[in-house]
Parts: sequence; C-alpha cells; structure tokens
Amino acid sequence: MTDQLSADDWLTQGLKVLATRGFTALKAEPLAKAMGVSRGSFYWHFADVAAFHAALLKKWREIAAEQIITGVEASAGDQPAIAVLLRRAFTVRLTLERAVRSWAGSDPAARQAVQAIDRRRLGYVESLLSAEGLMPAIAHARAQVLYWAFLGHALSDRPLPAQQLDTVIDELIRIALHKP
Amino acid sequence: MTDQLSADDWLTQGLKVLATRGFTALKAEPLAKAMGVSRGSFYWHFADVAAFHAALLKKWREIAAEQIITGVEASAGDQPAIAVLLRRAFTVRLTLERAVRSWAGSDPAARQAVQAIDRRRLGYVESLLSAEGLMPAIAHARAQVLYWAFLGHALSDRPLPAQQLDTVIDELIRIALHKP
DNA sequence: CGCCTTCCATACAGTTATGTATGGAAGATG
DNA sequence: CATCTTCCATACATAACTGTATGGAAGGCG
Repeated sequence: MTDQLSADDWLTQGLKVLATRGFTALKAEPLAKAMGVSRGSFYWHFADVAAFHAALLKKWREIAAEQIITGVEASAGDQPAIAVLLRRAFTVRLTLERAVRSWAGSDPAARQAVQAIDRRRLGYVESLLSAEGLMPAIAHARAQVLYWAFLGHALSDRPLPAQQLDTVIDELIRIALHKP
Repeated sequence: MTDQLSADDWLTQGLKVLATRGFTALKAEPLAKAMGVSRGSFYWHFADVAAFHAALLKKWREIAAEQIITGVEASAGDQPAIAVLLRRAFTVRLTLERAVRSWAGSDPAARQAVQAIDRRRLGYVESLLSAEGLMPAIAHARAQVLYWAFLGHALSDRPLPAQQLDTVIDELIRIALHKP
C-alpha cells in the first residue's frame, strides 16, 4: 500500500528533477528509472508526457503564486512592506524559478504559466509602492524596474557574495522608496 | 562552388534556429533538413553535435561582447554614456539573448559562456557609472541593479508597450545618475 | 589529362525516447 | 471467498536522432 505511487508523487519528483537537471530531463523513462518503477505507472497516472507537463506547470503556478504573499503580510512591522518583500525575494533559493523560465523558452505552456505569474507578482509590487504614497505612473515604472531586477537576479548564474548582495538590496530599497 | 557550405554557414543557421526555436532544436538532422543538405555535410564540418554547440557559443560570445560598446562610444554627445547605453540596451531585439540564457539552464558550456559575457558587461556598466563620479561601492551596487534590470527585461516574455517602456527607461536613467 | 583534395549523399548500426496493449499482483468490496 | 478495482510490469511497434563508414561528384593542380 505505502509503496504505491500517486500522481502527486510523480509531480513532486518532477519538480525536483526540473530544478536540478532542467526541463530537458522531464521525460517518462528517466523519471520512472529514478522513481524505481516502470513507465507503466507513469502512463497510468498521466495520459502522456504533455499531460504530465501541464500538471507540473499547474503545481508550480500554485507554489509561485503562494510565495508572493507568504511572510510579507505576516511580518508587517515598522518596515515598509516593499522592503520586506525585496529582502525576502533576493535571498531565497531560486533554482526552480530559473528552470521554469528556461523551459518557457521552448514550450508555449510553460511560457503561459510564466506570464501569468509575472502579471500577478508585478501587480503586487505595484500595489505595495502605491501604498507608500507614490504616484501611479511612478509606481508602475518603478515596479517594473524592481521586478526586472528580481528576474535578472533570479536568472543570473553567478551567485553574489552575501555582503555585496546586502549592499545591492539596500540600494534597491532606496530606489523603491525614493521621493523627489 | 557557391552551393558548397562552410562551417560558418552552419553556425549562422544555428544562431537563427537558436533564436527562433530554442536550443532544443540545435540537432544535426533537423538543421540539415533546414539547410537542404544531408547530415554528411554537418559531420564533415564538425566532429559531433557537442563540437557544433561549442563553436556556436564561441560565435555568440564574440557577438555579445561586441554589442557592448558598439554605438555607445561612437555617439558620445552631450548625454552621459550610461544613458545612451541604457536606451540602446532596452530597445534592441533580444530573442537570441533569451535563447542562450535558456540554454544555459541545462548546458554547462552555455552557462560558462553566459557567465563570461555577464562579467564583461557588468564591468563596463560599472566603469560608466564611475565615470559619472559615483563612489566605487555605489557604482558597483547600482551597476548590478541596472544589469539585473536589463536581464529581467531581456528574459521577460511580455513585451512592454513603447510608451511605458520609455517611462521605465527614464526612471532607470534617473536611478543610474542619482546623487545623494 | 590524371590525380587529389574538398565536400556531400547514402546506408547501417545503435541509442533513447514514446505510446499502447495485455496481463498480473494486491488490497477493497460485496 | 469471489470478484472488482487499482496500480504496475512487460512486451511490442514506432519514431527521431546520433555517429560512422563508404563512395561519389566537382573543381584545383601537377
């Protein structure tokens, strides 16, 4: 009974493989070998690899969307929410983020999922900036800059030394809250 | 004679395919079909697919490195060089940039090429900021922010409306040249 | 002209993946 | 206990791609 696999077990393994070996490793046979079962299990839980990919992207969307608010709304202390969000976003591990965006370069479904997440996150950042009293046009442009910077950081292969990263984050917060 | 193909012809086609269909399309058979020849030609010019990939990345590195200075040093007018660079970088087509960075997600050689280009560009941006009289630490952090923003823009699937893009670029230039 | 180098086509063997069909084990259900 | 559903293994047919080996066309050069 406990050695039986569920569809979600396959998806969990899928996310792990996606983060470590990239989307090119999301194939039925290697996954089955890694799970210690045959492809018969895979094709029982999923119609084909495309269906597996779709389910995987759906699961990622839920995770990525949830991560937006987690820990930001909660820790609303003396600091502005945007500062909390920036510190969080730039210090978290982003290997899965990288993998999905790389996937989006050759797969339309992945691209669509990424676009949906982008819209959601960008809107949230903009709302935080507006809450700081910035004019709508400024908030819009600055949210775009901040989110682009986040994406650049997420996709940058070269991890920055912790001390330099702190300096950059401080600069980002200054940029976010700057008022003329 | 003129219908004979050179190794560089294969690489040019390779870059085109890379930009349009992604790195997953960089295989001998489909490329040969697109070129109207057989794989015999491919395997005469290149030892194997890995060698072709390496040559392709080398060619991209030359292009990407060259694009850094082109048109910036030349058009040194009344505007600061960093402003010229930013306007240029954010209005140019970046489909090839996207494809290579997606490739870097699953290929070590591509990752290495990307890292080399990143170091080169980042150093150049930092030098331009230093030339504007910014303190070294500030120039360093701000160059990182600007380059991350560029990467985010380059990898963003959703192209921004021209007017909004202009606003964002102006905001970026303000950020770049801001002095406390 | 005869030869030789360059470039490509064709054929073959091997690998890795997909999807389907069939059957079997093992617990749930009546 | 018999059966039924769930889950997986195995076998088969197919497809796409790799790399190599061999031979052939076409122009340069002696």
